[in-house]
Amino acid sequence: MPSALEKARQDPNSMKARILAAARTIFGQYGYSGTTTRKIAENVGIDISTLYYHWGEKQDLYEAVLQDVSEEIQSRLNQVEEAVSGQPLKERLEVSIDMMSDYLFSHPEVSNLILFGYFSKKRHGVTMDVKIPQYISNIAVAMQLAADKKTVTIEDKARILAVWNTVLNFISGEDFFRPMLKTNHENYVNVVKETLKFILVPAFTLEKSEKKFRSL
Amino acid sequence: MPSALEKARQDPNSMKARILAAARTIFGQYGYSGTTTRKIAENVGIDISTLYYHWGEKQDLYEAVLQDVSEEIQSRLNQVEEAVSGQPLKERLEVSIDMMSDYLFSHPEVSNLILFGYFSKKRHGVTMDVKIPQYISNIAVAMQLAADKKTVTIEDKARILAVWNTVLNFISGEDFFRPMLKTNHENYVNVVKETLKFILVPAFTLEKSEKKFRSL
DNA sequence: TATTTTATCCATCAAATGATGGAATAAAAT
DNA sequence: ATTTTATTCCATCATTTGATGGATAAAATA
Repeated sequence: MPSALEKARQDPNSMKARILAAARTIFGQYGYSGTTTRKIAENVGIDISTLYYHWGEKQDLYEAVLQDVSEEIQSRLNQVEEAVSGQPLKERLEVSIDMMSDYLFSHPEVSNLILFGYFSKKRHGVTMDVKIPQYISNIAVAMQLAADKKTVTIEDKARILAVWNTVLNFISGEDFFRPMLKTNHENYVNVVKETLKFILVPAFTLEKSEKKFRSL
Repeated sequence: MPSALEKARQDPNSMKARILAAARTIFGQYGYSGTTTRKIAENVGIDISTLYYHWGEKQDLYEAVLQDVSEEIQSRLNQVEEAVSGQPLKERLEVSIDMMSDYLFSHPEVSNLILFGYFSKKRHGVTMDVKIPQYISNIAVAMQLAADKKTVTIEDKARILAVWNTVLNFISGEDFFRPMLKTNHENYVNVVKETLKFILVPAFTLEKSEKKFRSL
């Protein structure tokens, strides 16, 4: 039997799917506490009870959103992995940064939802908690920082996390950072990409020759 | 005349100060929407109306918290600047990372409050909006990426932001990341510091010789 | 001592919010 | 044509939440 999420995806015009899409946007904009079911319903143009009819309580809808986003990220990472497969390290890093930046910039609510999850004491659904660690190991392997998932070290994971988080922050914080950089959206996107490359490429491509960092 | 914030700081045991401290913790934990004035009052052990007597409406209390945090950060950055003054670039980076990490790890609500500000569409108080850009320029100058505040380029700012955000994320996301790194708090702190150094030191110390990144 | 000021709590309000029952309607199945 | 099923909305509840008025007591002041 298809899950509620699968049904919603089958027909993007279905009420279930429209509510999910609105929920994703609103939750991503205001966080869990800052979002009211009325706001979502209003965004769709329906009565609040219709929302409850399709998705049940707020918490369930939120978890559906997280799962939806989670699967989308996985799908995108798979695309990235395929695109950079077989290329040299530097190209892998650069292409990955470009592809993930483009995706996240065009879906800013995704970054928000992930970041919201970082400091919500109450774990709203375990979806992200389970998936993100898997992504991290996958990326480490794809970047050839480790031979396979089993041999990814804690340092490797931390470095991937650092990269991943930096991207998310630049996306979620655009409204905050852009005024201080005094630039427009298009150029902001470029600055973000170049900054990521500036910081990451030297670190990862010089890893072998840099011995001064003690292993922990 | 001393502001409410100054009065609170004069006597840390005053009711004003105790409320502010509790508010800082709770706002930092649950965000603005997720925090109720009752929760703060309960944390202090007082009636909600006593809270309103001292600080007025929720929004005002929140802004007082932001200003408190903002001034504390400025003070810390000044200490860092003094500590690294005159040292070579690599040492400046490393000492700065260590000092700011130590401070933020011992005040995790600070990272949370800053990050919350990034994606709050409603700007809760303009404090952070004004201060953070100044910090960034100050850091750039202190790191000798620019001669003075006027000549800090957009790329310089973006790079400082990337560093700054990475630190914040590792602090705020500890509950989230630590399980996936399968380590304890003490080691997590070390991993974070080493990761930051691993990524940042090569990027900034190799800047002159790396010509392959086009300027924007 | 008498009076004013400061600080605290209890009771309570009005609005917002999560959630539901049931009527009305439309669509589908029989 | 009739029955059943699936949707949608209106009205409404119970709680939560931001906020205030007023009583009370303690402290400061005169």
